[in-house]
Amino acid sequence: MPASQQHDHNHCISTAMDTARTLCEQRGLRMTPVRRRVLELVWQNHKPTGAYDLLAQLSEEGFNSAPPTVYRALDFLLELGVVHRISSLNAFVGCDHPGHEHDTGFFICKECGNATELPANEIKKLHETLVKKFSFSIESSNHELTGLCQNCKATA
Amino acid sequence: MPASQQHDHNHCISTAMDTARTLCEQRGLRMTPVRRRVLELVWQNHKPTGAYDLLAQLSEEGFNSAPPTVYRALDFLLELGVVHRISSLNAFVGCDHPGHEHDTGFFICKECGNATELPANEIKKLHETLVKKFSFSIESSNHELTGLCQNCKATA
DNA sequence: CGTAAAATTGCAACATTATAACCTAAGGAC
DNA sequence: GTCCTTAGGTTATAATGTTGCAATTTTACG
Repeated sequence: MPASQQHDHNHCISTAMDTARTLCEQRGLRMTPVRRRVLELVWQNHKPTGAYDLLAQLSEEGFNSAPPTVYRALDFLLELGVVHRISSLNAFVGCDHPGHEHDTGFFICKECGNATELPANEIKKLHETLVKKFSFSIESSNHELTGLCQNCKATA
Repeated sequence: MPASQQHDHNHCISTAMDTARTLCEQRGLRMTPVRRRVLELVWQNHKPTGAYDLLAQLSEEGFNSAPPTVYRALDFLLELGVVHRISSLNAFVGCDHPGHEHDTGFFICKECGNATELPANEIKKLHETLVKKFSFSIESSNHELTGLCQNCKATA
């Protein structure tokens, strides 16, 4: 069973959309059609998705389909904290617990491609440990772990 | 004082070159002129350097200067473990303590651009913690922390 | 040696990812 | 409505990385 079927994914998308909408209202920002659709696509794909893949999907649906369209929407969503960028993959994934926008961590399964987010408290602990030992002030951090997820490990 | 002057950098380059040469001998690999020069350049720059910057430097020195030249050399050096890639910067830095080729972590100062490597044992501890909590087998990991280094914090 | 196999490099073209610049349109404040 | 700000459309281009194949160099080995 793929990880994408381990939970009610429609629910997880709609939660994400609600969260995003609320954040926009709180901050006086606009959740426009392109932005909304990009966010939905990121969630629907469930796996880290490249900007040009999103672009192709938008394009099929009749949206304007030039790179800046997608990149601007992604920038907005990143800023809002509802999407993360996985730099080792040049890809984007949804995040449903905004509020720690500047720290991200992922397990990336090299078999199925799913990326699951690390809990913020683990990252926080790491920061604390490092700050104690090194005189460096951390503003943001990104952690990308590659390996096999539970499912794929079991299958192999 | 820039971080690059806080230590005897020539010594640090020559150590790195020695290490790389030794590793090649041990594994029956060849440290060819391009590879050697790319490694030297990565160390001389001291900061994370992009592939095309390296390419330009090589080119000035009369080396062949097509992208594959540099990327192939970098791939070799990455594989050897004497260079790391910082994916959030699309850039490469030298590593003088090979042996943990698959785990990397950096403090990247957003002011001076220097990237200092995290101690391997910190990363190892993080792995152990995470593996205990999540059933994910970690094959490699990369950690990129952004902020201000001690010097730049003091200056600001 | 000399020759065959393997590794490395040269080279041209191309693929992928991301941004710049400039203009038009839409939404909100007054 | 008018003005101002924000968002989106469009074209072009920059930045990063790869593929495929031929030519060369190095190594292995009889």
